[in-house]
Amino acid sequence: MIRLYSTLSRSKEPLETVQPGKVGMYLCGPTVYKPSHIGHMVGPVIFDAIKRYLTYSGYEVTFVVNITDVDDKLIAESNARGMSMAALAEEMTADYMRNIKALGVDTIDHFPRCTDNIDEIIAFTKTLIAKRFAYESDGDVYFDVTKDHEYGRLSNRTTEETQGEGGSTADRKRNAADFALWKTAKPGEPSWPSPWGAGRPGWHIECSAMSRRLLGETFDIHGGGLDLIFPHHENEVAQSECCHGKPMAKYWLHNGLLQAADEVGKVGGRATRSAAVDIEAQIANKVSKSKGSAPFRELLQQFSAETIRFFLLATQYRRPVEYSEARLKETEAALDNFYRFFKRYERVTGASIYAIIPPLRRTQGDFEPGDLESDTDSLLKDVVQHRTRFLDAMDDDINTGGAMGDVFELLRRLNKFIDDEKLEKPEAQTPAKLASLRRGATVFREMGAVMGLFREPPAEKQSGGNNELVGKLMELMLELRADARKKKDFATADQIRKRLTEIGVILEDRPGGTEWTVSNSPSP
RNA sequence: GGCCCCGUAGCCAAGUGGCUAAGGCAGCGGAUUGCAAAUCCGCCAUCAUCAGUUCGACUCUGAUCGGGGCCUCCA
Repeated sequence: MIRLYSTLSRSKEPLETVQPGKVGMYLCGPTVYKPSHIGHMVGPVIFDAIKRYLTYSGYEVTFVVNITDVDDKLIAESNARGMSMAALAEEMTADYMRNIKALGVDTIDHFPRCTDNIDEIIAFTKTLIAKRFAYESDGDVYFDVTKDHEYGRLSNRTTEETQGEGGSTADRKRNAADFALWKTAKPGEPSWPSPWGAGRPGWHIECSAMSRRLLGETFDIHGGGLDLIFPHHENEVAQSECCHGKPMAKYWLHNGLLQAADEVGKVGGRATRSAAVDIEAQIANKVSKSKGSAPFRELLQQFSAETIRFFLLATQYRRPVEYSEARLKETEAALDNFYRFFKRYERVTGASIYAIIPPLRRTQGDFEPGDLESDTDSLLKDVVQHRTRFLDAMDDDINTGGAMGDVFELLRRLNKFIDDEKLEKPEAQTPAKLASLRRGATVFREMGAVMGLFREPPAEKQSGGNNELVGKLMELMLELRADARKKKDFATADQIRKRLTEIGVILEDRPGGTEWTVSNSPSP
């Protein structure tokens, strides 16, 4: 039984879908006016994992992420760069697509663009006017919040509380809290013809219009960062529910935002409240970059996409994620435990762990009572327990952070099995033991697949000269060292190892010979 | 000022009204190794403070202190 925490009810609710066996999921996507930073990746990674888990659990999921490609910021940025808004949007959309793809986010079915849905938006707006929830004013169209008696229930605030100054268009509004569905075009701005004159959509209406087109009037899951609860999602609810007279989404999921360690404020947010920010560093953009607002593609040069994905999934999604490079380095160290195990698995079985095809559905991965009968070493019993706990955590509001603990525990259990059974020594191997190991590794692959991790082997570590010549030289070094060890000349053997360690090459003596790897950071 | 969230070991981070409070990073012992590395085993938390409810609270309630988000474009 999957339970999800909905912001609307402020509680965890059992997942009961609109249509049996199907889930419609909408995530508010980016406004494509500048390159995405790591903060923009939180939602896509989490909801990608949610879709994977729902699919794994047997649901047919339609996952929609919108692209906001018309907006004040796009207009301002395109003017500043002397390019058309469409060209800017295309460039930044491509950047976004590259970034989420790198992170393994490939479960999104539709990326509707606002500018491709102007007709739908105009039709939606016309309906709201006809139903008297909206009014035209001087070429603008506003939603009248006083007509919606439920306005404010998502963000838990009253209309009075939301009364601001009304902004620069206050004189055209009936109430300060009214928000624009359609904005009349200023000279030179991109615009589309409409019954109210040339203009463009307001920020909120696109999501109501596009989610309806692709997912229907009521769909299952609406997601986004919790900073969107007000006003964006509140206004979506108002538009859609007043238009249709029925709930817009059954579950409103909001992910916590990326926070910069040792800094005030979310990544990429305003930094005006930082207590003691070094002005020069800020000018040099170092502060904001170290906070994570550097373009995501730059971060990818420093850390692998898998490291970043693992890092983002290591915390329960509703909590803020504390970001810093130190955290990512820590994640790297944690991930290395897995990569070392993968090599070990390959040494033992002769086959890559990546060759194991994990079960695509939960029911396929379930153990049969007979599976455990032949279990003479209690390995599979423990494996089943870790799997069950992992799935329990995922069932409980997609608790990837808690589930991660079970992945580590399974890793340790499999290592222990290899130790206990001495499987690194070929003579100790039996078909039954290798089968047990493989079965355990299959569960590991299953967990990875659910979270979208370990889908392909990590790129070989950069050595700065990891080529054929280096390989041959290393072969020579290891041969000399092996000879020395054979003659019990450990001084020479240790000197070779010590010097190699100093230049960042780690040696590991194993039953089958000595292996060498390039370390992350050469010791000084 | 209004609304909301959080405060668990050196750091990060799950979790529960009552068996030994996951896991990771770092650290310290031990097994293993010629010595290492890797791996395994073990150690490392009176769950911010105070009061209350309860047979019993880290878990519920209230207060206090501390941190954060939203209220304006935001993932």
